Amino acid sequence: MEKQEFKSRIYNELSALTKAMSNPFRLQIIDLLAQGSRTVEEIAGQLSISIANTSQHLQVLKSANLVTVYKQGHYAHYRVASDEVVRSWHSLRDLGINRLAEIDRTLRQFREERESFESISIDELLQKIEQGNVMILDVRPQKEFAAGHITGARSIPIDQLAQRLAELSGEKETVVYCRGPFCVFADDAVQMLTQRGIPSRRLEEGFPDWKIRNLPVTALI
Amino acid sequence: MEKQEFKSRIYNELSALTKAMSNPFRLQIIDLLAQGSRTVEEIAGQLSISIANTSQHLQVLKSANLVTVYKQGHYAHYRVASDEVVRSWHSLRDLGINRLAEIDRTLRQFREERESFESISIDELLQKIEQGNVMILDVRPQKEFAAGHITGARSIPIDQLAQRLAELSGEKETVVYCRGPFCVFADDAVQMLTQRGIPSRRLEEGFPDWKIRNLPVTALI
DNA sequence: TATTTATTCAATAAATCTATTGAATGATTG
DNA sequence: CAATCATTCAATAGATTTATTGAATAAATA
Repeated sequence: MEKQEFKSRIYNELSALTKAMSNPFRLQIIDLLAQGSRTVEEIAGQLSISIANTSQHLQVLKSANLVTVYKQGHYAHYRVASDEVVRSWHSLRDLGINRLAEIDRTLRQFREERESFESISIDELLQKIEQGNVMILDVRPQKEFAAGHITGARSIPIDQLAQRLAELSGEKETVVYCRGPFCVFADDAVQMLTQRGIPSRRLEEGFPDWKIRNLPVTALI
Repeated sequence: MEKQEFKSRIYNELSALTKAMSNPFRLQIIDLLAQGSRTVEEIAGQLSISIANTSQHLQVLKSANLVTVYKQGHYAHYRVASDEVVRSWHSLRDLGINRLAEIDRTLRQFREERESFESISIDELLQKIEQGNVMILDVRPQKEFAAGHITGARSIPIDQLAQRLAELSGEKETVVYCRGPFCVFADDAVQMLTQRGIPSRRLEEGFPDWKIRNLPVTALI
């Protein structure tokens, strides 16, 4: 094999892989599947796009070996092909968060409107856990909490939070987390808690970040 | 800001960032700039494409904040905007190497043709260095060696290696490295050494991988 | 076996990406 | 100040990507 052909083959393949990721909906799909497997219907609902379109995007991801599928009953369940896919996605995501002014501006604006001014990183949370003075609140849907959550976290899905605020004393500082830095559940929760005088901050990252770092995780059977 | 708009903004930005990387030539440019800054002319020469086309690709990378430029005399010098860019590129690169059968096949075929069957990882090299029985050979051009190399490595640029084989005794095992897993200098060197009965293997990764891990590096003034 | 249901496929037009060409720019040099 | 030189810009045609639509498929259910 000629050197020229070797390089062109390699970089063409890598470009195809990158191209498969380089679409806003497909990035959202990867981010969603980092939580766990999902059916086509669930993904389409989450992204608010048509089933046919979702299916096509999934075919692209599958041809690039970024996701795999297994069928069960009527449904096709998609999942990420490996943790490495999530790692690459997080690497791009963090590059964007740290270096794109427009993303920083959007995040800031969105959170300031919700009075969620300050976030806390996983590393900072780990310190607080060691000190023992923190309450970790998982506001994702019950199913996702059951599939896996930060060990020691308490579950109050965001759509139940308003009615269940009394359960939260506010003795300890509350750290709220959800699916990731672009998941809005935690921001909504912080807004709600702040308005009731319960001091809280959102976790900058999400559950997949915690899990992929092999930090302690609990699943309900 | 509506949630819908928030997500669409964020993922559109991230998709644009990813799209800026998703072209074979632009990936080659990033890989090259991971070595250090280069002029437009040098990049074009390396990729064997026209200056105008190179310039256009560089504009794309620049708009995405992946590279920066500074002018000196007649020349525009481009460099990666931060180490994080290199990290993301490596993450994608390794995802491809580990999960795309076609890349694995191409790498294998190319190296087998050069009798470079086995490579050694940075982690394995570190162990060997500790044991003290390894000779590290840098076969990149002199300039790149001068700009920074693995501390303790010896420099014989690939185009001088044939004449200077006598300098290599073969007492210790030789590990050859160059720019990265797709750099062919090291494979050529291993082929040459193997044919002369000097046992050698190539380093799987390259100098940028070593440097980005903050392992010991030496530069010549 | 016929029907239902989730998903995939195929065709299409609009938008975007790409390499090429040759001219324009603008800083440095003589 | 004119000439030189590296780089960028602009225009363009061909290729690829995208969302939409409606039909096709194939497994499960009645």
